[in-house]
Amino acid sequence: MHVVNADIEAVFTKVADLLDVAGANPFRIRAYRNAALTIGRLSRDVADMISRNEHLTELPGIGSDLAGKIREIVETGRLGFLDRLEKQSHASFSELMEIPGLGPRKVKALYDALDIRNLDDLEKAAERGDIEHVAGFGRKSRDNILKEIGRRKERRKRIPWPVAMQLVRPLVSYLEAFDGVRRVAVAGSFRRCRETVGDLDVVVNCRRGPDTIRYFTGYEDVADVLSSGTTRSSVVLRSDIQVDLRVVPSVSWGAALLYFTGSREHNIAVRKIAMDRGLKINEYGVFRDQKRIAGKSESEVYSAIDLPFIPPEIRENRGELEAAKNHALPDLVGLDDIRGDLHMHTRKTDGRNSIREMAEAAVSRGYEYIAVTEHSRHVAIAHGLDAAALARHIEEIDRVNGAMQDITVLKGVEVDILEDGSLDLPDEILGELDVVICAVHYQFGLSSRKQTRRIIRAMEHPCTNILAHPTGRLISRREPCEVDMAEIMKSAVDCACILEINAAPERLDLDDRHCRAARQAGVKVVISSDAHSVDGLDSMAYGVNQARRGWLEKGDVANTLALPSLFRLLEKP
DNA sequence: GCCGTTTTCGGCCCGACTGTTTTCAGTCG
Repeated sequence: MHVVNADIEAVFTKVADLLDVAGANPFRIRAYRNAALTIGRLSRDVADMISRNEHLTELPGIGSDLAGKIREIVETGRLGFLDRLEKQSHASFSELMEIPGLGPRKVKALYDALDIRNLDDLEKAAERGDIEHVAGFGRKSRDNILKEIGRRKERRKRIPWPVAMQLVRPLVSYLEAFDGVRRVAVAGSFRRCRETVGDLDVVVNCRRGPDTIRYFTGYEDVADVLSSGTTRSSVVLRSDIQVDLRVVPSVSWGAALLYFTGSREHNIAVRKIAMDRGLKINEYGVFRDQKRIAGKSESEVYSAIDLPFIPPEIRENRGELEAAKNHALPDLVGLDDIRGDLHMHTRKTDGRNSIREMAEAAVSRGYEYIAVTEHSRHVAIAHGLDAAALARHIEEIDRVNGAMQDITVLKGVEVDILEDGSLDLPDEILGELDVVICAVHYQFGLSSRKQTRRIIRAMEHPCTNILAHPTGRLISRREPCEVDMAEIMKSAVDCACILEINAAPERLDLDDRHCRAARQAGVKVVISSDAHSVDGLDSMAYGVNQARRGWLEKGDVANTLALPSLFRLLEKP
């Protein structure tokens, strides 16, 4: 069984939730939540670290006890401590606490009063009208609960791309290790780098197809084999994700890869172009009558209908075929183009590492500059800085700059946008900074009119350079707030404000469509990790994925610039 | 349960908002 980081994260979250409902020591609970976060955001594979005898206790928030528990999860796939906790209540409180408005106390109240142990129990009780009679609940709580349960049912279960990546890595190396396997590729929405992935489509080219299929269904992570023939097989992994495997011959490799990468809309449009030319395209190749004329590579297939290779990220039939025909495909930005990271936190507020450690980690990633951008005081939970504390922090950055040759640390802040659109720090201190990022962290529910006006007012502030995570959404947790994005983009152009693609895996905000709209509106974009630790810097890759899906080129992205050009861009007109 | 030290245990994340109340507990970021 291959345990991935997301598994460990899920176990620790469940433990924390159960302890929380049981009213355990809040700091103990926090220790589990911190550990879940640390592991979940780690760019390295923990199981891998263990097999290399690396010390887990060197990870922040992991002591000897949790290190032991992690080892147990990796070795057995379970945690005895969690099993015992679950046995005591026979309940899965974690899914209940995912409902907005339900925290540990309310879940406990529902459990005590109505014996509610899971979402099913909750839905039935809400429909019966029992909920509103429990102390602390009312009509509004019941309505919210029912609405949220309804929303959840409609949403098909998809996993975030970074979690899919954790499953893909070991699966691909498992397949590649089999004798006779020549090539393995994961196609589908994973290859198109969509922010969430529904299932995995794996294409394999090999000798001994039937043996390879048997080998595939014998993968240690397979929970259920749905079908298994000589050229294709479908399984469900322990993590509840379906994997479809296809064995294809070398002459069809490109055609199969194209077909299984999709999107469906892109494929339909491609086949239509072929039909107009008297050709037929399917997963086996490009055919004129019965004769295969192409199919070995994707480029060969596109070339057969006189098109250049189209990058997977933009295969959505949103104009890419027309662009290809007119030789106007974008030259998409890549991770190698990124020269710095303009949004991160340190120990000073809610980050894990020092300025120096972040700077050194950035050097090892080949960056020329970073900006340290702590929260302002309104974000109390993160120890947001007031003007005096920020002034001291600026001095600290100066000291680090004095001591390091290979990188420049810009002085920045992530200042809160207050409800009226004013900023959470005085102008004097903002004026001393290289980068001012403004961001909404509360009052997400304002009307579109008010929210839009609030954000635009902040962008118009003479010190503001960047608007962080513009819609405030958290993928599958919080809907984007209501704003008029077209207005915001227009205003961004007018006041030379840069819009952020926040690359944190739970945000990815702006999304792909907004990126595209930004490019069309002439808005500059910055891709930022919003790292809270040195490992968090690696989220940059997810932001680059998103930018590529949004057709962005190097020239659209501010942090592909060398430092002198970046400084010019940050100067307000 | 972690961390950092004072090496053995005390400190660790706080203020605003919501829905329920009728003065506040619980949730959220």
